[in-house]
Amino acid sequence: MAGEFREIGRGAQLISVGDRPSHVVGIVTGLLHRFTVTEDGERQIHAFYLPTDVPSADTLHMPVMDTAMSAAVPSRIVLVEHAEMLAVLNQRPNIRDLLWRETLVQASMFRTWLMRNSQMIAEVRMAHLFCELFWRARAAGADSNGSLSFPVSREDLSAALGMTTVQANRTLKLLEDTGAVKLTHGMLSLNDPEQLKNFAQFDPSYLHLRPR
Amino acid sequence: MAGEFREIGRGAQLISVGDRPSHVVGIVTGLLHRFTVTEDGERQIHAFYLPTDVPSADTLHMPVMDTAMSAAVPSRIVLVEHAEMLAVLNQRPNIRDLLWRETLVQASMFRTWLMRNSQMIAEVRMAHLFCELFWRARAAGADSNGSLSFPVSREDLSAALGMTTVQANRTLKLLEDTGAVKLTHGMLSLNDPEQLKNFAQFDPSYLHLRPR
DNA sequence: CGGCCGGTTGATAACGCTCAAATGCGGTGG
DNA sequence: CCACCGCATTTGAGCGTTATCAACCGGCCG
Repeated sequence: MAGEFREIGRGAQLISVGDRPSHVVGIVTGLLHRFTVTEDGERQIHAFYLPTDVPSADTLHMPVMDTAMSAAVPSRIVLVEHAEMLAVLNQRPNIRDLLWRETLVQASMFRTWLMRNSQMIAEVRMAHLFCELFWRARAAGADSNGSLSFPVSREDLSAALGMTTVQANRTLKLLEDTGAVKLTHGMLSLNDPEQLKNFAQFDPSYLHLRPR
Repeated sequence: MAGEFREIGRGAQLISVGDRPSHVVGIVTGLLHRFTVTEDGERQIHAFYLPTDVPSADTLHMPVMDTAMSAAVPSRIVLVEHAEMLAVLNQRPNIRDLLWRETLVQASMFRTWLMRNSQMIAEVRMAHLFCELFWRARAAGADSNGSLSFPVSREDLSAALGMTTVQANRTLKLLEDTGAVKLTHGMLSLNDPEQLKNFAQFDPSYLHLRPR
Protein backbone atom coordinates (compact mmCIF):
# COMPACT_ATOMS: atom_id res chain seq x y z
CA MET A 1 0.00 0.00 0.00
CA ALA A 2 1.67 3.19 -1.16
CA GLY A 3 1.14 6.22 0.99
CA GLU A 4 2.02 9.79 0.29
CA PHE A 5 3.82 11.44 3.17
CA ARG A 6 3.36 15.10 3.86
CA GLU A 7 4.61 17.73 6.29
CA ILE A 8 2.02 20.16 7.56
CA GLY A 9 2.57 23.32 9.55
CA ARG A 10 1.39 24.45 12.93
CA GLY A 11 -2.31 25.21 12.90
CA ALA A 12 -2.76 23.82 9.40
CA GLN A 13 -6.30 22.63 8.80
CA LEU A 14 -6.25 19.28 7.02
CA ILE A 15 -9.96 18.82 6.64
CA SER A 16 -12.90 21.19 6.98
CA VAL A 17 -16.56 20.62 7.71
CA GLY A 18 -18.35 19.70 4.51
CA ASP A 19 -15.26 18.28 2.81
CA ARG A 20 -15.41 15.02 0.89
CA PRO A 21 -11.93 13.67 1.46
CA SER A 22 -10.45 11.34 -1.12
CA HIS A 23 -7.77 10.06 1.22
CA VAL A 24 -7.47 8.39 4.57
CA VAL A 25 -5.12 10.17 6.96
CA GLY A 26 -2.61 8.59 9.30
CA ILE A 27 -0.36 10.47 11.69
CA VAL A 28 3.37 9.78 11.86
CA THR A 29 4.69 12.54 14.11
CA GLY A 30 3.11 15.55 15.77
CA LEU A 31 -0.39 16.06 17.10
CA LEU A 32 -3.69 16.35 15.27
CA HIS A 33 -7.08 17.16 16.67
CA ARG A 34 -10.65 16.88 15.50
CA PHE A 35 -13.00 19.74 16.29
CA THR A 36 -16.14 21.68 15.50
CA VAL A 37 -17.06 25.32 15.98
CA THR A 38 -20.49 26.35 17.24
CA GLU A 39 -22.54 29.17 15.77
CA ASP A 40 -21.31 31.54 18.42
CA GLY A 41 -17.71 30.68 17.81
CA GLU A 42 -17.03 28.19 20.61
CA ARG A 43 -14.64 25.46 19.59
CA GLN A 44 -15.03 21.89 20.80
CA ILE A 45 -12.19 19.46 20.36
CA HIS A 46 -13.49 15.90 20.06
CA ALA A 47 -10.24 13.99 19.97
CA PHE A 48 -6.49 14.25 20.01
CA TYR A 49 -4.59 12.00 17.62
CA LEU A 50 -1.15 10.77 18.55
CA PRO A 51 1.42 9.13 16.27
CA THR A 52 0.25 5.72 14.97
CA ASP A 53 -3.41 6.78 15.11
CA VAL A 54 -5.63 6.69 12.03
CA PRO A 55 -7.92 9.65 12.62
CA SER A 56 -9.98 9.61 9.48
CA ALA A 57 -10.84 6.04 8.60
CA ASP A 58 -14.47 7.10 8.85
CA THR A 59 -14.29 8.97 5.56
CA LEU A 60 -14.29 5.62 3.78
CA HIS A 61 -17.97 5.12 4.49
CA MET A 62 -19.23 8.56 5.46
CA PRO A 63 -18.17 10.81 2.64
CA VAL A 64 -19.15 14.22 4.03
CA MET A 65 -17.12 15.41 7.00
CA ASP A 66 -19.06 16.84 9.92
CA THR A 67 -15.94 17.80 11.85
CA ALA A 68 -12.68 19.49 10.96
CA MET A 69 -9.13 18.30 11.53
CA SER A 70 -6.11 20.41 12.40
CA ALA A 71 -2.50 20.06 13.41
CA ALA A 72 -1.63 21.52 16.79
CA VAL A 73 2.06 21.55 15.86
CA PRO A 74 4.04 20.86 12.70
CA SER A 75 3.24 17.25 11.93
CA ARG A 76 4.04 14.51 9.50
CA ILE A 77 1.10 12.62 8.09
CA VAL A 78 0.51 9.91 5.54
CA LEU A 79 -2.27 9.92 2.97
CA VAL A 80 -3.74 6.85 1.31
CA GLU A 81 -6.27 7.07 -1.47
CA HIS A 82 -9.70 5.70 -0.70
CA ALA A 83 -9.74 3.43 -3.75
CA GLU A 84 -6.41 1.97 -2.82
CA MET A 85 -7.39 1.57 0.80
CA LEU A 86 -10.63 -0.16 -0.11
CA ALA A 87 -8.78 -2.54 -2.38
CA VAL A 88 -6.49 -3.55 0.45
CA LEU A 89 -9.39 -3.98 2.84
CA ASN A 90 -11.14 -6.24 0.35
CA GLN A 91 -8.13 -8.44 -0.04
CA ARG A 92 -7.37 -8.60 3.66
CA PRO A 93 -10.56 -9.02 5.65
CA ASN A 94 -8.68 -9.19 8.92
CA ILE A 95 -7.20 -5.76 8.29
CA ARG A 96 -10.64 -4.49 7.41
CA ASP A 97 -12.05 -5.80 10.68
CA LEU A 98 -9.15 -4.30 12.60
CA LEU A 99 -9.83 -0.93 11.04
CA TRP A 100 -13.51 -1.24 11.80
CA ARG A 101 -12.61 -2.09 15.36
CA GLU A 102 -10.40 0.98 15.44
CA THR A 103 -13.31 3.22 14.48
CA LEU A 104 -15.36 1.59 17.23
CA VAL A 105 -12.66 2.28 19.80
CA GLN A 106 -12.72 5.89 18.73
CA ALA A 107 -16.48 5.90 19.25
CA SER A 108 -15.87 4.55 22.72
CA MET A 109 -13.50 7.42 23.40
CA PHE A 110 -16.09 9.94 22.25
CA ARG A 111 -18.51 8.45 24.75
CA THR A 112 -15.97 8.79 27.51
CA TRP A 113 -15.27 12.39 26.56
CA LEU A 114 -19.00 13.00 26.83
CA MET A 115 -19.11 11.45 30.29
CA ARG A 116 -16.01 13.35 31.33
CA ASN A 117 -17.17 16.80 30.26
CA SER A 118 -20.68 16.20 31.51
CA GLN A 119 -20.04 14.66 34.90
CA MET A 120 -16.60 15.54 36.20
CA ILE A 121 -15.50 18.72 37.92
CA ALA A 122 -12.64 20.66 36.41
CA GLU A 123 -9.75 19.18 38.34
CA VAL A 124 -10.76 15.55 37.93
CA ARG A 125 -11.74 16.18 34.34
CA MET A 126 -8.33 17.43 33.37
CA ALA A 127 -6.57 14.67 35.28
CA HIS A 128 -8.73 12.14 33.45
CA LEU A 129 -7.73 13.52 30.07
CA PHE A 130 -4.09 13.42 31.06
CA CYS A 131 -4.46 9.79 32.09
CA GLU A 132 -6.01 8.93 28.74
CA LEU A 133 -3.19 10.54 26.85
CA PHE A 134 -0.57 8.83 28.93
CA TRP A 135 -2.16 5.39 28.71
CA ARG A 136 -2.48 5.72 24.96
CA ALA A 137 1.05 7.01 24.51
CA ARG A 138 2.43 4.20 26.62
CA ALA A 139 0.53 1.61 24.62
CA ALA A 140 2.05 3.10 21.48
CA GLY A 141 5.51 3.16 23.05
CA ALA A 142 5.58 6.94 22.85
CA ASP A 143 6.17 7.58 26.54
CA SER A 144 9.35 7.81 28.55
CA ASN A 145 9.10 7.43 32.29
CA GLY A 146 5.86 9.24 32.84
CA SER A 147 6.30 11.82 30.08
CA LEU A 148 4.84 12.24 26.65
CA SER A 149 4.69 14.86 23.95
CA PHE A 150 1.53 16.94 24.26
CA PRO A 151 2.13 20.27 22.56
CA VAL A 152 -1.16 22.10 23.07
CA SER A 153 -1.99 25.65 23.99
CA ARG A 154 -4.24 26.50 26.90
CA GLU A 155 -6.91 27.28 24.35
CA ASP A 156 -6.68 23.78 22.93
CA LEU A 157 -6.80 22.28 26.37
CA SER A 158 -9.86 24.28 27.33
CA ALA A 159 -11.57 23.53 24.02
CA ALA A 160 -11.18 19.84 24.70
CA LEU A 161 -12.36 19.99 28.29
CA GLY A 162 -15.31 22.26 27.71
CA MET A 163 -14.11 25.06 29.96
CA THR A 164 -12.69 28.53 29.46
CA THR A 165 -8.98 29.14 29.08
CA VAL A 166 -9.02 30.93 32.40
CA GLN A 167 -10.50 27.92 34.11
CA ALA A 168 -8.19 25.51 32.28
CA ASN A 169 -5.24 27.53 33.37
CA ARG A 170 -6.29 27.66 36.99
CA THR A 171 -7.12 23.99 37.05
CA LEU A 172 -3.78 23.06 35.53
CA LYS A 173 -2.07 25.20 38.12
CA LEU A 174 -3.86 23.40 40.91
CA LEU A 175 -2.76 20.03 39.52
CA GLU A 176 0.78 21.25 39.04
CA ASP A 177 0.92 22.67 42.55
CA THR A 178 0.19 19.27 44.03
CA GLY A 179 3.10 17.94 42.02
CA ALA A 180 0.91 15.42 40.25
CA VAL A 181 1.59 16.67 36.73
CA LYS A 182 3.69 19.11 34.79
CA LEU A 183 2.95 20.57 31.36
CA THR A 184 5.77 22.65 29.93
CA HIS A 185 7.42 23.02 26.55
CA GLY A 186 4.89 20.67 25.03
CA MET A 187 5.76 17.85 27.40
CA LEU A 188 3.23 16.36 29.77
CA SER A 189 4.68 14.54 32.77
CA LEU A 190 2.79 12.50 35.30
CA ASN A 191 4.54 12.18 38.59
CA ASP A 192 2.74 9.00 39.60
CA PRO A 193 0.38 7.59 36.96
CA GLU A 194 -1.25 5.11 39.31
CA GLN A 195 -2.00 7.82 41.83
CA LEU A 196 -3.37 10.15 39.18
CA LYS A 197 -5.46 7.31 37.78
CA ASN A 198 -6.97 6.95 41.20
CA PHE A 199 -7.65 10.64 41.59
CA ALA A 200 -9.14 10.90 38.10
CA GLN A 201 -11.35 7.83 38.49
CA PHE A 202 -9.66 6.65 35.33
CA ASP A 203 -10.59 3.21 34.04
CA PRO A 204 -8.62 2.49 30.86
CA SER A 205 -10.89 -0.27 29.65
CA TYR A 206 -12.73 2.10 27.30
CA LEU A 207 -9.50 2.40 25.29
CA HIS A 208 -9.64 -1.32 24.53
CA LEU A 209 -5.88 -1.56 24.51
CA ARG A 210 -4.54 -4.91 23.50
CA PRO A 211 -2.53 -6.66 26.17
CA ARG A 212 1.03 -6.62 24.94
CA MET B 1 -31.50 -14.03 8.83
CA ALA B 2 -33.48 -15.41 11.72
CA GLY B 3 -33.88 -13.14 14.71
CA GLU B 4 -35.24 -13.92 18.11
CA PHE B 5 -37.79 -11.38 19.25
CA ARG B 6 -38.11 -10.56 22.90
CA GLU B 7 -40.21 -8.32 25.13
CA ILE B 8 -38.37 -6.58 27.93
CA GLY B 9 -39.81 -4.66 30.83
CA ARG B 10 -39.44 -1.10 31.98
CA GLY B 11 -35.98 -0.46 33.38
CA ALA B 12 -34.68 -3.86 32.27
CA GLN B 13 -30.96 -3.84 31.75
CA LEU B 14 -30.09 -5.67 28.55
CA ILE B 15 -26.35 -5.38 28.74
CA SER B 16 -23.99 -4.48 31.58
CA VAL B 17 -20.47 -3.11 31.60
CA GLY B 18 -18.02 -5.97 31.17
CA ASP B 19 -20.46 -8.21 29.32
CA ARG B 20 -19.40 -10.15 26.25
CA PRO B 21 -22.63 -10.24 24.29
CA SER B 22 -23.21 -13.08 21.87
CA HIS B 23 -25.97 -11.25 20.03
CA VAL B 24 -26.53 -8.04 18.16
CA VAL B 25 -29.55 -6.09 19.38
CA GLY B 26 -32.09 -4.26 17.28
CA ILE B 27 -35.02 -2.27 18.61
CA VAL B 28 -38.55 -2.78 17.28
CA THR B 29 -40.69 -0.77 19.66
CA GLY B 30 -39.99 1.21 22.79
CA LEU B 31 -36.92 3.15 23.84
CA LEU B 32 -33.47 1.95 24.80
CA HIS B 33 -30.58 3.95 26.11
CA ARG B 34 -26.86 3.41 26.52
CA PHE B 35 -25.23 4.66 29.68
CA THR B 36 -22.40 4.48 32.18
CA VAL B 37 -22.25 5.19 35.89
CA THR B 38 -19.33 7.06 37.44
CA GLU B 39 -17.58 6.05 40.63
CA ASP B 40 -19.66 8.48 42.62
CA GLY B 41 -22.90 7.22 41.18
CA GLU B 42 -23.58 9.79 38.48
CA ARG B 43 -25.24 8.32 35.44
CA GLN B 44 -24.42 9.51 31.93
CA ILE B 45 -26.67 8.51 29.06
CA HIS B 46 -24.72 8.39 25.82
CA ALA B 47 -27.51 7.68 23.38
CA PHE B 48 -31.20 7.06 22.98
CA TYR B 49 -32.22 4.33 20.56
CA LEU B 50 -35.50 4.62 18.71
CA PRO B 51 -37.29 1.88 16.76
CA THR B 52 -35.32 0.72 13.67
CA ASP B 53 -31.99 1.55 15.34
CA VAL B 54 -29.29 -1.08 15.80
CA PRO B 55 -27.71 -0.05 19.09
CA SER B 56 -25.16 -2.77 19.55
CA ALA B 57 -23.54 -3.53 16.21
CA ASP B 58 -20.26 -2.64 17.87
CA THR B 59 -20.21 -5.87 19.86
CA LEU B 60 -19.29 -7.68 16.65
CA HIS B 61 -15.76 -6.33 16.76
CA MET B 62 -15.32 -5.08 20.32
CA PRO B 63 -16.27 -8.00 22.49
CA VAL B 64 -16.17 -6.41 25.94
CA MET B 65 -18.86 -3.81 26.61
CA ASP B 66 -17.75 -0.58 28.22
CA THR B 67 -21.26 0.78 28.52
CA ALA B 68 -24.59 -0.62 29.66
CA MET B 69 -27.90 -0.74 27.86
CA SER B 70 -31.36 -0.38 29.36
CA ALA B 71 -34.96 -0.02 28.33
CA ALA B 72 -36.66 3.17 29.45
CA VAL B 73 -40.07 1.60 28.88
CA PRO B 74 -41.31 -1.87 28.03
CA SER B 75 -39.76 -2.55 24.66
CA ARG B 76 -39.64 -5.11 21.92
CA ILE B 77 -36.20 -6.04 20.66
CA VAL B 78 -34.71 -8.49 18.22
CA LEU B 79 -31.57 -10.53 18.85
CA VAL B 80 -29.32 -11.96 16.16
CA GLU B 81 -26.42 -14.24 16.95
CA HIS B 82 -23.00 -12.90 16.16
CA ALA B 83 -22.02 -15.92 14.08
CA GLU B 84 -25.15 -15.65 12.03
CA MET B 85 -24.74 -11.91 11.61
CA LEU B 86 -21.14 -12.27 10.53
CA ALA B 87 -22.12 -14.89 7.99
CA VAL B 88 -24.64 -12.53 6.46
CA LEU B 89 -22.16 -9.67 6.40
CA ASN B 90 -19.63 -11.85 4.62
CA GLN B 91 -22.09 -12.80 1.95
CA ARG B 92 -23.43 -9.31 1.47
CA PRO B 93 -20.59 -6.78 1.50
CA ASN B 94 -22.94 -3.89 0.87
CA ILE B 95 -24.89 -4.72 4.00
CA ARG B 96 -21.64 -4.97 5.90
CA ASP B 97 -20.61 -1.52 4.69
CA LEU B 98 -24.02 -0.11 5.57
CA LEU B 99 -23.70 -1.48 9.08
CA TRP B 100 -20.20 -0.07 9.37
CA ARG B 101 -21.55 3.25 8.20
CA GLU B 102 -24.24 2.99 10.84
CA THR B 103 -21.66 2.61 13.60
CA LEU B 104 -19.86 5.66 12.20
CA VAL B 105 -23.03 7.71 12.27
CA GLN B 106 -23.44 6.75 15.91
CA ALA B 107 -19.88 7.93 16.54
CA SER B 108 -20.83 11.21 14.92
CA MET B 109 -23.76 11.50 17.30
CA PHE B 110 -21.50 10.88 20.28
CA ARG B 111 -19.32 13.75 19.11
CA THR B 112 -22.33 16.01 18.88
CA TRP B 113 -23.48 15.03 22.34
CA LEU B 114 -20.03 15.97 23.57
CA MET B 115 -20.26 19.37 21.90
CA ARG B 116 -23.77 19.87 23.17
CA ASN B 117 -23.08 19.09 26.80
CA SER B 118 -19.78 20.94 26.77
CA GLN B 119 -20.71 24.13 24.96
CA MET B 120 -24.43 24.80 25.16
CA ILE B 121 -26.36 26.38 28.00
CA ALA B 122 -29.20 24.42 29.51
CA GLU B 123 -32.09 25.77 27.46
CA VAL B 124 -30.39 25.48 24.08
CA ARG B 125 -28.93 22.14 25.06
CA MET B 126 -32.28 20.60 25.75
CA ALA B 127 -33.82 22.09 22.63
CA HIS B 128 -30.97 20.64 20.61
CA LEU B 129 -31.59 17.15 21.97
CA PHE B 130 -35.29 17.48 21.19
CA CYS B 131 -34.44 18.47 17.63
CA GLU B 132 -32.19 15.46 17.22
CA LEU B 133 -34.91 13.11 18.41
CA PHE B 134 -37.49 14.66 16.16
CA TRP B 135 -35.30 14.66 13.06
CA ARG B 136 -34.39 11.04 13.64
CA ALA B 137 -37.97 9.99 14.32
CA ARG B 138 -39.17 11.76 11.21
CA ALA B 139 -36.51 10.08 9.10
CA ALA B 140 -37.73 6.75 10.45
CA GLY B 141 -41.34 7.67 9.83
CA ALA B 142 -42.06 7.56 13.55
CA ASP B 143 -43.39 11.10 13.88
CA SER B 144 -46.85 12.51 13.46
CA ASN B 145 -47.19 16.24 12.92
CA GLY B 146 -44.45 17.37 15.24
CA SER B 147 -44.88 14.65 17.83
CA LEU B 148 -42.94 11.53 18.68
CA SER B 149 -42.81 8.98 21.44
CA PHE B 150 -40.17 9.87 24.02
CA PRO B 151 -41.07 8.16 27.28
CA VAL B 152 -38.29 9.28 29.62
CA SER B 153 -38.29 10.41 33.22
CA ARG B 154 -36.76 13.70 34.30
CA GLU B 155 -33.87 11.65 35.64
CA ASP B 156 -33.23 10.15 32.23
CA LEU B 157 -33.43 13.54 30.61
CA SER B 158 -30.99 15.07 33.05
CA ALA B 159 -28.62 12.09 32.78
CA ALA B 160 -28.47 12.62 29.04
CA LEU B 161 -27.97 16.36 29.20
CA GLY B 162 -25.41 16.35 31.99
CA MET B 163 -27.46 18.40 34.43
CA THR B 164 -29.38 17.72 37.62
CA THR B 165 -33.01 16.69 37.60
CA VAL B 166 -33.88 20.01 39.20
CA GLN B 167 -32.20 21.90 36.41
CA ALA B 168 -33.68 19.66 33.73
CA ASN B 169 -37.09 20.23 35.17
CA ARG B 170 -36.71 24.00 35.28
CA THR B 171 -35.27 24.13 31.80
CA LEU B 172 -38.07 22.03 30.40
CA LYS B 173 -40.56 24.30 32.08
CA LEU B 174 -38.99 27.35 30.44
CA LEU B 175 -39.20 25.72 27.03
CA GLU B 176 -42.76 24.64 27.63
CA ASP B 177 -43.77 28.09 28.82
CA THR B 178 -42.70 29.62 25.52
CA GLY B 179 -44.94 27.09 23.82
CA ALA B 180 -42.04 25.70 21.81
CA VAL B 181 -42.32 22.14 23.10
CA LYS B 182 -44.45 19.89 25.22
CA LEU B 183 -43.39 16.69 26.96
CA THR B 184 -46.26 14.81 28.59
CA HIS B 185 -47.34 11.23 28.86
CA GLY B 186 -44.22 10.10 27.06
CA MET B 187 -44.97 12.21 24.00
CA LEU B 188 -42.67 14.97 22.86
CA SER B 189 -44.28 17.62 20.67
CA LEU B 190 -42.50 20.42 18.86
CA ASN B 191 -44.71 23.36 18.07
CA ASP B 192 -42.57 24.58 15.19
CA PRO B 193 -39.58 22.36 14.36
CA GLU B 194 -37.95 24.93 12.09
CA GLN B 195 -38.16 27.59 14.74
CA LEU B 196 -36.78 25.28 17.42
CA LYS B 197 -34.02 24.22 15.05
CA ASN B 198 -33.07 27.84 14.78
CA PHE B 199 -33.15 28.43 18.51
CA ALA B 200 -31.14 25.28 19.20
CA GLN B 201 -28.53 25.98 16.54
CA PHE B 202 -29.39 22.54 15.26
CA ASP B 203 -27.67 21.37 12.10
CA PRO B 204 -28.90 17.87 11.23
CA SER B 205 -26.00 17.03 8.96
CA TYR B 206 -24.24 15.09 11.73
CA LEU B 207 -27.06 12.56 11.56
CA HIS B 208 -26.12 11.76 7.98
CA LEU B 209 -29.72 11.05 7.10
CA ARG B 210 -30.23 9.74 3.61
CA PRO B 211 -32.34 11.98 1.42
CA ARG B 212 -35.58 10.12 0.85
C1' DC C 1 -57.68 5.33 51.58
C1' DG C 2 -52.73 5.37 52.34
C1' DG C 3 -48.15 4.88 50.81
C1' DC C 4 -44.72 5.57 47.48
C1' DC C 5 -42.34 7.38 43.80
C1' DG C 6 -41.58 10.83 40.46
C1' DG C 7 -42.11 15.52 39.76
C1' DT C 8 -42.09 20.41 41.38
C1' DT C 9 -40.60 24.32 43.96
C1' DG C 10 -37.74 27.28 47.13
C1' DA C 11 -33.45 28.95 49.24
C1' DT C 12 -28.63 28.97 49.42
C1' DA C 13 -23.98 27.80 47.98
C1' DA C 14 -20.40 26.84 44.75
C1' DC C 15 -18.17 26.25 40.54
C1' DG C 16 -16.97 28.17 36.57
C1' DC C 17 -17.68 32.35 33.38
C1' DT C 18 -16.91 37.11 32.02
C1' DC C 19 -14.40 41.06 31.62
C1' DA C 20 -10.23 43.29 32.15
C1' DA C 21 -5.55 44.06 33.16
C1' DA C 22 -0.78 42.56 33.85
C1' DT C 23 2.93 39.56 33.05
C1' DG C 24 6.07 36.61 30.51
C1' DC C 25 8.07 34.65 26.51
C1' DG C 26 9.58 33.93 21.81
C1' DG C 27 10.66 36.01 17.58
C1' DT C 28 12.43 39.95 14.96
C1' DG C 29 15.10 43.80 13.87
C1' DG C 30 18.45 47.09 15.17
C1' DC D 1 23.49 40.90 21.97
C1' DC D 2 19.89 43.62 23.31
C1' DA D 3 15.48 46.14 22.73
C1' DC D 4 11.09 45.83 21.20
C1' DC D 5 6.83 43.89 19.75
C1' DG D 6 3.00 40.72 19.69
C1' DC D 7 0.77 36.96 21.36
C1' DA D 8 -0.09 33.48 24.81
C1' DT D 9 -0.38 32.95 29.57
C1' DT D 10 -1.48 34.36 34.08
C1' DT D 11 -3.96 36.81 37.57
C1' DG D 12 -7.82 39.51 39.79
C1' DA D 13 -12.62 40.75 40.88
C1' DG D 14 -17.39 40.19 40.44
C1' DC D 15 -21.20 37.88 38.49
C1' DG D 16 -24.29 34.14 36.93
C1' DT D 17 -25.72 29.60 35.94
C1' DT D 18 -26.23 25.45 37.85
C1' DA D 19 -25.69 22.32 41.92
C1' DT D 20 -27.18 21.17 46.45
C1' DC D 21 -30.33 20.36 50.01
C1' DA D 22 -34.78 20.00 51.55
C1' DA D 23 -39.58 20.33 51.57
C1' DC D 24 -43.93 19.81 49.24
C1' DC D 25 -47.13 18.13 45.81
C1' DG D 26 -49.71 14.84 43.08
C1' DG D 27 -50.82 10.81 40.70
C1' DC D 28 -50.82 5.82 40.62
C1' DC D 29 -51.12 1.42 42.66
C1' DG D 30 -52.03 -1.66 46.21
